Amino acid sequence: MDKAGTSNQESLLKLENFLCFAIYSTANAVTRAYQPRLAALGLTYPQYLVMVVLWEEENQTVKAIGEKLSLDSGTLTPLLKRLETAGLITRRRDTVDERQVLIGLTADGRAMRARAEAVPVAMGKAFGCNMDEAKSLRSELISMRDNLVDSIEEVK
Amino acid sequence: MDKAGTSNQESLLKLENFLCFAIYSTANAVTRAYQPRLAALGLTYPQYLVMVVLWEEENQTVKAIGEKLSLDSGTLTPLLKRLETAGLITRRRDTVDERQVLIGLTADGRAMRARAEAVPVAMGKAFGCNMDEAKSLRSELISMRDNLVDSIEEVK
DNA sequence: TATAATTTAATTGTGTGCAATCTATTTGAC
DNA sequence: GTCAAATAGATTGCACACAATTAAATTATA
Repeated sequence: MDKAGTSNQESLLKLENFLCFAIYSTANAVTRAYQPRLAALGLTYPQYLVMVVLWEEENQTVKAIGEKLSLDSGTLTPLLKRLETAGLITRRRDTVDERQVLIGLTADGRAMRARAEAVPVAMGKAFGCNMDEAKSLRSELISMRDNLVDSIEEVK
Repeated sequence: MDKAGTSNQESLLKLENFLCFAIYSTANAVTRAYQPRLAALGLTYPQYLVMVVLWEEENQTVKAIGEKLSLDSGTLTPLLKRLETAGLITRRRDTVDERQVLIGLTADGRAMRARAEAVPVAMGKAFGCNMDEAKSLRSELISMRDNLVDSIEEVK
C-alpha cells in the first residue's frame, strides 16, 4: 500500500496499461481501415479473409475454412450464404461424406483475385511499418494467440 | 512472373503472411480467453473495459468513454443500458448541457472493482509473456493503430 | 437575436462472433 | 449388423461494431 492507501495492484486495472486493449482497439481499427479499400469489391473484412483462403485452395469444407480462420459454423454459415448470394462462391454437399459442405469459387469469385491484389499493397502502407517489423510483430501476436488458446483449455 | 506464371504479388495474398489476420485472430482469442474469467462478474469483455474506464474516473459522458475505447454511441448506448439494467452504472442527463449523458457507478459497480483485480492477474499469465515484452508489444500495436486511423482519413 | 451550423446521444439496419442446441450422417464398439 | 458416440453443419439467441440517420440541445454567425 502507498500513502494514499491504494494497493500496488491498482496499476493493473488501468486501461492505459492493458495489452488486451491495445490488441482489441487495433483489431477494430484494422477492420475500419480495410472497409473503404474493400468497398470496391463489395466485401466485408471477414468475407475478404474467406475469399483469401479460397483463392489459396478451392473446394474446402466449412470446417477447414473455420480452422484456418478460427471461426465456427455459427459465424461461417451465414457469411458463406451471403457470399453465395453475391455470386462469388458455391456450396454443395460432399457426395462421399454428406455431413460435409464443400465451398468452391464461381468464375466471378476467381476473377476477383486479380482486383484484390491491390488491397494488401494499399494496406501495407496504411500499417506504416516495414516488412521486418510486420514479420516480427506477426509472429509475436501468433505465439501470444496460441498461449491464450491453450489457457482457455486450462480454465475449463 | 515465375515459371508457373504466378505474379510476385502472390505471396501478398497469402493468409499466412497477413499481419492483419494475426491481429484479428488474436483479438478474437483475447475475447474468448477473458470470457470464462469475466463470467464470475457477469461481464462481457467490452463491458469490462467500460467498467475499467469508470473505475478510473466516475461520471464521464458517453462521448468521453467512447473516445477512450474508440467506440461510438451505436455500440455504447445499448451496452450501457445493459450495465444499467445489471445495476452497475447510472445514466443521467447533464443538467448544464442536456445533450450529454453522464455515466456513474452504483455501489455495486464500485464494489465490483475489488473482485475485478483478479482478472488482469489471471490474464497476465494467460498471455504468457513478461512485462517488458507486453510493454513493447503494446506500444508497437498502439503506434500501428494510430497509423491505421490516420490512413482512413486519407482514403476519405 | 433569429437562424444556421455543430454537437451529443439515440435509433435503425447489417454483419459478424460465439455459446448452446439440433439434425443428419458417419464411425466405433460390441 | 446394431446401437451408441462422434462429427459436420445449420439454427437460435445474445452482444457487439459500425455506418447512416434522427432528434434535441447548444454554439456561432450574420
